[in-house]
Amino acid sequence: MGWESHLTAASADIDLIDILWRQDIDLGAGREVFDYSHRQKEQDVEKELRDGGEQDTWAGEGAEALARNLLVDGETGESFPAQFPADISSITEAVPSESEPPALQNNLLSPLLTGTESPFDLEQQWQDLMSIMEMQAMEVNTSASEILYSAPPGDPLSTNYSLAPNTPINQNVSLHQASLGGCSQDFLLFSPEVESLPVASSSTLLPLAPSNSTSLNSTFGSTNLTGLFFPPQLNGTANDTAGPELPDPLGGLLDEAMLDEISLMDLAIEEGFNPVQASQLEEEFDSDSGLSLDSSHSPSSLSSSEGSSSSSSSSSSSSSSASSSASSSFSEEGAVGYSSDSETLDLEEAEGAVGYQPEYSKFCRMSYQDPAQLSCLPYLEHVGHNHTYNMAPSALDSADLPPPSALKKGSKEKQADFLDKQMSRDEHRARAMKIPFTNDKIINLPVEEFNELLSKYQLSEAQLSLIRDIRRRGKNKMAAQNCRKRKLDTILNLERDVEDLQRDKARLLREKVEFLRSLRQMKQKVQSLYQEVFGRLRDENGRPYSPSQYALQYAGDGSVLLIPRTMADQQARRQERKPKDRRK
DNA sequence: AAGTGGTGTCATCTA
DNA sequence: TCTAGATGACACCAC
Repeated sequence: MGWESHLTAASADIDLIDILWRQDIDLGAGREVFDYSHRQKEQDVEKELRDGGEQDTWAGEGAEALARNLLVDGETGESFPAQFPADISSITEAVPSESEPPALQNNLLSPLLTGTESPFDLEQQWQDLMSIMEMQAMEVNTSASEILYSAPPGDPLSTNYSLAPNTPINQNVSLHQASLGGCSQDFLLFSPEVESLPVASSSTLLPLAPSNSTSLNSTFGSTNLTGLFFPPQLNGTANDTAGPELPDPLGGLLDEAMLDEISLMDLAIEEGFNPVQASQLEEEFDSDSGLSLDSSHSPSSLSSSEGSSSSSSSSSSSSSSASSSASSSFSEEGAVGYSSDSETLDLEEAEGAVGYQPEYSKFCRMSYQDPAQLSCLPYLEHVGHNHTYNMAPSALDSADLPPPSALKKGSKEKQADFLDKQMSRDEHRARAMKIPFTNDKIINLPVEEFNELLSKYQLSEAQLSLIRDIRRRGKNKMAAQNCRKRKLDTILNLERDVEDLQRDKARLLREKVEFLRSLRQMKQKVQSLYQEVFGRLRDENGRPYSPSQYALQYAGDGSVLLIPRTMADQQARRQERKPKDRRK
């Protein structure tokens, strides 16, 4: 690796500062949006305002959870440990992007700021997000945090951003800008175009050689990036410009990933998505192949058993014992169960009045009117409804309304009366019309056999009409039952799909968080390397270079160049225009 | 008494 | 054209 230094003195960074400052304005982000202390104050106020409000749960528990470094589910109010990168600024200013033009990186953030959400909502989400991340930053990067937030808590100017204290130039720097600020120096470090720069000649770029390795650590802390990004010299000279700090030389690589994460977190906040909850859900699903659908969510308790049995052999087997007797008795009558796919169920067979599969419906009898069978299936106790409300008066015979004297008859007569009551109205009609065969045959015989049966008897027109109606109604009754079962099945499957999708979502979110975490670690390493390299540089007089006047630039061939910041500014501006032109 | 879920039936459409 | 199945809508019943 060839190290060269450039001795040309850098002029003021006003242009660069203006560019960067305009970026924030263009993005529509006010300074206060990213003002840490300002946000904290707003949070406190809003917390009070929301007490007792609609978002009571969210606000109260959210604040509490934040104090415990938790994320809060916006919908359910549940809290979960924040796994996101500790510091958004650390993300955005971290590893530089080798492939992404700086301006493009800036633009990547704009969707967040120009979304459909109101500025207040966006800001609120930012506040929540930043609070979490900044609290984690205190844990993860203690040394950096001490420097970044070393100013008194009440000082909004120095505590806002990753700045050295008492640097007025930094007042206008937002956390958001911390990521955007990486533009020019991203380029400085990694842009291959640097080799084509006129100043990058052998006369101006001097080889960089470690001159004083022992003083390295004393000069730059491994995690103290403040001096790197916000050099004291700059702070001293640029006060009057009131512009932003110099761009983050390492920022930008994570911008896109961070955007994704932010949008994810937005999603989490908006939709109340709880990764932990979902992960627990996943664990439940993983540990238990069966559905964990709450039966209360199902249209009926029966449907829940149907749903679980459809995907779990255990539930099916468990239900088979309870329904074995019933199903046997029903199958005796040829009753069949609705089966949409592989979901033929004992329960449904027990329920048995209908057959969804046509081959099973042949020769089947609608036997659920049998009270003895119904007694085996408490959940079918309503199946035997006798809907006689539309019954034509002519079709109703005396069997429909047994006289009170019937109560005094013998037990056999009582049973007969009871069975009469359990008869469907079509059965009553058939009896009234003296139809010579059972309704089961009328309904379930195939057409050919049915016609054959009709031909065997001399039937009146009224009888034939009734038989046709009975057959039509009977078939339609089964069809309606199948249709309803299918409908329930569809609902259950949709619920299952929702659960699956939520589980996938949770898994993807966890993976993303892990990915971002590793990226953050890489970023910190690159930051340390940058500091180390820059701190070793010495001019011909043996003095260190000023970070405000020089920056390291990473060339495409792997070499690292030391160039003046004015060049870096020009390059940054050039890089900034390119993506915009390209977009046109 | 009103609401809800289950059921049967009709009308209609489709294959 | 007939038949059967599917389904929305309605009414009734039990709870």
